[in-house]
Amino acid sequence: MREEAPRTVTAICRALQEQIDHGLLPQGGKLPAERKLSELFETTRITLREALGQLESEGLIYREERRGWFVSPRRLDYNPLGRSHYHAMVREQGRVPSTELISARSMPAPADICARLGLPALSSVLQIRRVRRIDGRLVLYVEHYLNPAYFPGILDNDLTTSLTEMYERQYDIHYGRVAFDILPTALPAEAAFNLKAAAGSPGLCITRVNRDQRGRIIDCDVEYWRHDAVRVRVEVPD
Amino acid sequence: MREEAPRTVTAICRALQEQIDHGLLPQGGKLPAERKLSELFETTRITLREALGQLESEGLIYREERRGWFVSPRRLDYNPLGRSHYHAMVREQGRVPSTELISARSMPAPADICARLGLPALSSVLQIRRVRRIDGRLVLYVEHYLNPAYFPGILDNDLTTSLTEMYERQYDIHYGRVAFDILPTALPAEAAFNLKAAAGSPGLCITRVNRDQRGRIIDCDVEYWRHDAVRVRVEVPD
DNA sequence: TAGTGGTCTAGACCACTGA
DNA sequence: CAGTGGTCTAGACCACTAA
Repeated sequence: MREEAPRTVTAICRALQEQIDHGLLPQGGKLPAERKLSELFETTRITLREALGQLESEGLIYREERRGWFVSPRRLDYNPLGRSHYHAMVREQGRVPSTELISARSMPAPADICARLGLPALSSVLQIRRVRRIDGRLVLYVEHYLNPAYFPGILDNDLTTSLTEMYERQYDIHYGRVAFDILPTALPAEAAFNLKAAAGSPGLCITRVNRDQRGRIIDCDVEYWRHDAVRVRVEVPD
Repeated sequence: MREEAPRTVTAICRALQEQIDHGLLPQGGKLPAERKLSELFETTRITLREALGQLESEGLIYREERRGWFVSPRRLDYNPLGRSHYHAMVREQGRVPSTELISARSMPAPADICARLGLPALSSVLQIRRVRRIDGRLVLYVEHYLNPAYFPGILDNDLTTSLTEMYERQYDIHYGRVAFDILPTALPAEAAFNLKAAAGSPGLCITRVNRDQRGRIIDCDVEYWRHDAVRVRVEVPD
């Protein structure tokens, strides 16, 4: 398709990719400064950034806003139909999870959330916003919307722990049937900001609607993942 | 996060987005030439292309290699667990599907395909490569890998039609359980080339492993979608 | 405070598309 | 063959991060 020449985007990509593949740049490691790299490859920063952008969209590297470029760690396998919660899932894959709370409150339900939860117009919902990390890296920004009828007083809990477990222990509510959407798109401003990602970084939006053991819609999660951090694997249980 | 100023990437994005939202640029329509747009916004092509890149990663516009930028039509809803085949699915959503054959042959199975089909090393598989369109737009490049034991002589058929229907009519094989992976990544060279996309354009790779009514793994599809062309919607049937 | 990433300017040449 | 997109050069200034 295109012949190789030095000092081109393609050549820079190949060189960096080779370094990464051979582990010379460790997972999670920071790349040298853009100016250093552009000197190294005898090119301009514009051209270099073009190459970095390609590698980013391939999911080999990622950037943190104003902090630089890093080698992407391996992806997390995620089955949205699975019963296990975030911390358990991440630990099962030999990684270290963590969660931070951004906000939690009762609010008027946005129209799309109303529809997904099957609530009448102008209903109130509980909104919980959090970010999650894997091995310290910010990978996921989530907005949870709960039907308040089923979870009185839930906002008084420690909301950095698993909601799933809280549902079971305090409300005797278990996850049943799940439906979800997956939308490849750029991270919207809120998500990008909380993930310390550049505005418009590639992301994956996963919207889950969860029912309980009795088939009632109990909550809806709107998840924004960094696109290089996850691989969705769906196996329908027998 | 950032204040507005004219002639900036953000301002250009907003202006174009507004035009698109209000339907002044019709779905599938071509944007003016980059030089024209950069004059219009009183900026450089570099800056303009930065803005176009943002809109591309949001899925609002897309480009065809060396042909220009176009407004993205609405996404196709795709349930990989669904039973209906491509043409039926697209028509159900009021769109016009088409399929083109790229190649069809027997070949030694690549290692990953071997593993997914549960075949011993160095097995042969049937490979069928196709592209698919919606309303004339190239959106999907697929590689099908069939277990040759179940489909003798299938390569002699018209391979621009539905494999699913062929399986049923000629081999009495129906789809049963399905498993699939979803990987957000750039389109690899082969996929990009066949979709007339720029190398490294954002894409969505969906790998499906299909079983028949008796639970045997019959084939595996490796699909590369243009990332703005699809929304995955999964509902587990009761 | 030094260095870095984010952004922008003002051009240029080439290869390919489409008329 | 004209116009377009793809690519590259050689700078510049600013806001922010990290020491």
